[in-house]
Amino acid sequence: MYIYDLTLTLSGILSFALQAYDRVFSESENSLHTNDFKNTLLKALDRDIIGRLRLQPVKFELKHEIEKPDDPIEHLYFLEEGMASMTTTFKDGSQVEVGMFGYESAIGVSALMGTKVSLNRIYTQIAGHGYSCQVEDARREFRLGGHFQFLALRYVQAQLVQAMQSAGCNAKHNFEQRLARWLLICADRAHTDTFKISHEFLADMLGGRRPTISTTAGILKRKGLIEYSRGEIRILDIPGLMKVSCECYLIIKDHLDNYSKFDTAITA
Amino acid sequence: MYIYDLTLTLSGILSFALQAYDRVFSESENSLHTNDFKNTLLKALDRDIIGRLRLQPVKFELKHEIEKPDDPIEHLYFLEEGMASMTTTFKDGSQVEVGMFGYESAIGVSALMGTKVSLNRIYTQIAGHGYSCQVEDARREFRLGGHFQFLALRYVQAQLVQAMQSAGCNAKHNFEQRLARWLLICADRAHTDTFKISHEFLADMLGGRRPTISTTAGILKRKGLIEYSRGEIRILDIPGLMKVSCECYLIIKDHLDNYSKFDTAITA
DNA sequence: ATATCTTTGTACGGTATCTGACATAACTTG
DNA sequence: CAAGTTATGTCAGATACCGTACAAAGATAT
Repeated sequence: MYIYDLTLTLSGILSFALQAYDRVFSESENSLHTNDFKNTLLKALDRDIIGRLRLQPVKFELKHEIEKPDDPIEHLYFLEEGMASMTTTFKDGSQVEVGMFGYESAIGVSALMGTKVSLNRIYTQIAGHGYSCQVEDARREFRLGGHFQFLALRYVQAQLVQAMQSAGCNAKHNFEQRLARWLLICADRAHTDTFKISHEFLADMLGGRRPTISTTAGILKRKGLIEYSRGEIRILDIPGLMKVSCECYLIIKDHLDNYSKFDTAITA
Repeated sequence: MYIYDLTLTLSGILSFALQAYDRVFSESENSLHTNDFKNTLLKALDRDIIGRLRLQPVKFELKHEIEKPDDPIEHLYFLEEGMASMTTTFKDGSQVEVGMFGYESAIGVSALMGTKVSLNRIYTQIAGHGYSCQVEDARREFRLGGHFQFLALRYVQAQLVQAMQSAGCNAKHNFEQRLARWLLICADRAHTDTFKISHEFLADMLGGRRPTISTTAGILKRKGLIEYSRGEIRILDIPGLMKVSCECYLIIKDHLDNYSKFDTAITA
């Protein structure tokens, strides 16, 4: 409890500082690399590029399927709020999550990598909204080789790290560690500590069975790290969850948080 | 035994056909997109690009470390023969394989994605040789936005598929399936049915324990699919292994085999 | 040949997770 | 408020794999 209060205080200070920071920049209207987007990638782009992408606002409802395997990719999506999962589906119908998308996301970048069709299923886990962009507009901008290309490539790289770390994690870490990791990444991506998701779905994401997740979630609940009821989960103690989670959380978080920063040589 | 003889015969016919194919093309010396490389990516490049990359032949000895986490990437490597593994290493010292590199590989492409330092350990599992290229030369060529960029991006995409499929596979499939998958991909990447690797190392790759691998390998041996002794494994029955393996093998193989093909909309 | 090292075989108690089933609790609908 | 639906709790037997230990067999060095 003490630790949690400390976190609140710290984040309070931080958000105050950030608001001040935003005010300074919104006053210098001509400043490059500054706009009102919440999406990491869009936020980092300057006005003319944003203009050329011809963005359209989009709403994402719960369980909306953004990409379907083998379907042609026609749009890129940049989430501002909400969270989406990418899963691989096996022949027996079971699925496992291989990537998460939040406010840092550019969904559909593989279309810029020379692939025409979607490789995996992507669908909304937490309803939200964002922007879409025609894949041709994105391709045209990408080919210019400028900042948009830079960011798209860095983001693909971050996705690769996420997938690789998940591969190792799924092989070595138990469900308590992985559930904690999932909850933390989800909270980060969606900027929220409460979200609607059932044990059934969590089991799919982690590649386990529902009763296993129920007992594992029960352990976290008894430890006072989370609370939940009928599909609604609330995170109570982030530092506590981090202690339970495996190291994979911070590695993935680091890359998803920082891929857009120009001068960072990202080190795990 | 019967199946194995059939396989030998088929591969005999195939290699004869391929030799004939090579002869035809080496006669038309000026043809674009044709050269004597065995490496998929280099093979697909035309003469002027190859020239600009200023390739240097390299030998890779067993267990040679090609990339080390956090070390700056200074060269790209294109394997012609041999096989290398990329692993993620956890704090407790254990490691799990997250990618394999063979004759299709371009090791170090993440340097073209905006990352300066290596993310994971990469080291030779099967000794071989190939070509190296200064990362600056590769970056310069990449920025031209031509065929080299196209292929590098497609290859990164193939790596992403490999990592994502491994993530799902490690979560859902058992050791017999995954061992069979590993052996098949290894045989494909290294173009060989015999390779030196101990159970100890296989355990690391698959994220299991050595005794587990020993018993699992014993099962495959008793089924007549492989034979082995003191670190040398030979694959006897590819179709048989494919039956034992999970679907992940073909999905990964498809992408690694075909990423370089211009007009293929790769479908898993 | 002997000693040493590496690799593999195997055994055994312990644990995590599976599988399937059933019960209960909390919402939703009529 | 009764009935139906969805989400969760729980249990018990089965299985896969762990962790550890030790033995045997094949290589290598002396």
